[in-house]
Amino acid sequence: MTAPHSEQSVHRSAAGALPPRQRILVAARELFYRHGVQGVGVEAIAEAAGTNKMTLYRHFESKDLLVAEYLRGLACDTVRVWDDLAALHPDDALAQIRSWIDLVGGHGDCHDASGCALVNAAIQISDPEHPGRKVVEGAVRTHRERLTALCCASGLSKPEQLADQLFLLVEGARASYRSVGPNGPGAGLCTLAAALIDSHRVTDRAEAG
Amino acid sequence: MTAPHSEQSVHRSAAGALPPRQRILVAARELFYRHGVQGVGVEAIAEAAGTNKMTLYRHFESKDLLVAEYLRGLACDTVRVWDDLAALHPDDALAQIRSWIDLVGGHGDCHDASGCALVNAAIQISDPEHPGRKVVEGAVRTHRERLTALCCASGLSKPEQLADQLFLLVEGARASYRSVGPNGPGAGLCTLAAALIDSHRVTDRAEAG
DNA sequence: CAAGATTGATACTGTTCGGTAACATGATCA
DNA sequence: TGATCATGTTACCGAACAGTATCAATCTTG
Repeated sequence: MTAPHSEQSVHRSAAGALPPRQRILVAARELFYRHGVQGVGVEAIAEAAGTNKMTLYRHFESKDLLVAEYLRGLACDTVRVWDDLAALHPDDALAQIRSWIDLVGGHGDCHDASGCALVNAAIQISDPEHPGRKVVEGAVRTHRERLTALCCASGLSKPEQLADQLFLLVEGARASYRSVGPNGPGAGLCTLAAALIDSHRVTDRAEAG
Repeated sequence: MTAPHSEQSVHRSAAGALPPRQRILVAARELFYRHGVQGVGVEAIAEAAGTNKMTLYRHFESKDLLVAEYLRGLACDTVRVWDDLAALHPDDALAQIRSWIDLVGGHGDCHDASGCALVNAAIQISDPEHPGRKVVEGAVRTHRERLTALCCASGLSKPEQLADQLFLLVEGARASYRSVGPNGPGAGLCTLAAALIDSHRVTDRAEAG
């Protein structure tokens, strides 16, 4: 296979004095996202973190558990995004939803979109016993529940259905980004989602649900 | 990492006398899909195909090119699915769309869904120069064009928008299947898509496009 | 039957992988 | 100061990886 990766920028960024465990997680986040959890080795992560494999294994007892920790970080970020949006638009569920769509649809390479990386990672983990699997499952469940709650609070019709439609739309856009670039079908996510939301306005003539 | 795979059933299935190249492609399809293109080695594929690595390399000059050929096969299947649906529902674009949705939404593990495997594989290929990348891009483009053409022919409102919405919905459902199982947000894909199609009926009051 | 091509089997190369042992260094803190 | 602990460094292990060489067995085809 071909997997060109050559980076080592984490160890002297920002305040520079981050403890090795944190630097490892930062490097892992970057490399796991770019090359996939299977496509990058622990040695490359340690090097990118400005440390070495031995120190890495002093903080994480295996690569699988490092992956799980990486996913936990992504999941944590996902809920923080929702919290930030809630703080930004208090008592306005619809605005929170719209801001979320704008957020994940805005940047073409979904770099900060932790949800994207979560699902990507899950796809690459074939072993159902992998410790990262339940992390992803929990994160997706939480994410879905929160989105559903917002849809319910927004006063739109068929809120549960709308929530799942939005979920799939966003997840499909992310997959589209990764596989065919920002000009694929996911390019107009914001518009597509807006139209979908609009179709869930009070007029609930659709009986398909 | 943990990647348990142990299968070798291809070499004596069906007529049993398939030439090794075909058996290799069949085995590759199975294993690449289940464990990812990065998660399975050529030796495992050869063994599952009832042959050995040497014969594999006599037919495919590298693993990357085998992956590309695997993806080409998936792309070929994708267009054949559309052709079959066109033959099944001639001159009825809407029926073709609905049948397609039912097809990809029907089986919980999207096993026959080659589109799913295509995008999955693309996610795992970080190298933009990988020969499989352009195969995926071409397949997705063709797929999207065909879906758009059908939406246009179906007489629904905002057909291009509907096509991309359906595309994202399906792709998101596939990602959901893989990451959190058949009970995730993609469970109700058929219902969700039907509601979406319904919202694109003649009443084009949505101005968000 | 004989010549040629295709296949199978085994062994091998060199590299990378996940993971560990051993020792040296640097800080901290009593 | 001296003991302790986290970290860095190097080297190593066994396994798996992509890819190749060699030779025997088979199968086609004249």
